[in-house]
Amino acid sequence: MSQQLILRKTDVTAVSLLFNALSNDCRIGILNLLRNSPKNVGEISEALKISQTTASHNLKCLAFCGLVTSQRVGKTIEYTLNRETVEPILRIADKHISKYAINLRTCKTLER
Amino acid sequence: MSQQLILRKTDVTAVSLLFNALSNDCRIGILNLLRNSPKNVGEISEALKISQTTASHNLKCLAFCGLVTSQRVGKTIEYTLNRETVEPILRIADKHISKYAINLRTCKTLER
DNA sequence: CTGTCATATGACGCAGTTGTCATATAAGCT
DNA sequence: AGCTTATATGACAACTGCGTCATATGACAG
Repeated sequence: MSQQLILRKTDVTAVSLLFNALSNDCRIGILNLLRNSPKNVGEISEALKISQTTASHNLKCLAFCGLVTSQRVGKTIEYTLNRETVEPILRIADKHISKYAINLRTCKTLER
Repeated sequence: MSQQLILRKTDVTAVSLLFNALSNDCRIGILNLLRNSPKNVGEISEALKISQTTASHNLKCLAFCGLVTSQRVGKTIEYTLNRETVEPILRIADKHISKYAINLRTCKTLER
């Protein structure tokens, strides 16, 4: 039997919200960075050359969506990737882009 | 060896653009609808109760990102889902939401 | 080759998102 | 306690994305 999974209307919204969290350079950059190892806000903002505030805002968004988790470590707060979701989703995205949408690599906005 | 796949800077942008295409109720609705079978613009706009123009705009976006393909069938144009990418990505999203981000089901905007 | 049906395009205004600034909280140190 | 370091919060302006409107294209029938 071909397993059919159709989203309900509420889920459509939830799914689009989740992808909304992933639809930003800065946030993808953070997730990508955290693939190596957990990092605190200072390390993240330094590595990605973004302000502390920007990092914090976006981390809150990612945490709200369950894509990262946080825990205090002494003076700092460490953010850890939710690998279970992020790893496969980034892999699929990467594969898709190189196979079907190389044009995304050379444009800045979505043509519509 | 743990296979390490870190995105380059250009890819970060491409990935976020791809997810941008997925970060909209209407477009997720279309993709979800097309899981059943290919459909033309009229059928899509009717099924989702959206205007023909809105459907067309969003389909163009989805096609640009390689998430759907189109082909003329007589007078109409039929849109087909790129199952290879969309199916797994929607499954992961659905699983993630029910496991880690049920709050997304009850909110309209991303808290940050 | 003209009319009609199906879809696409482009401009536009509103609404949502983003980064920045100024400021607040919170933990550790002395 | 007060100071310092680390992070979070909230307001705001700029930018972007979205649906809608009016219009254009394109294919088929007669």
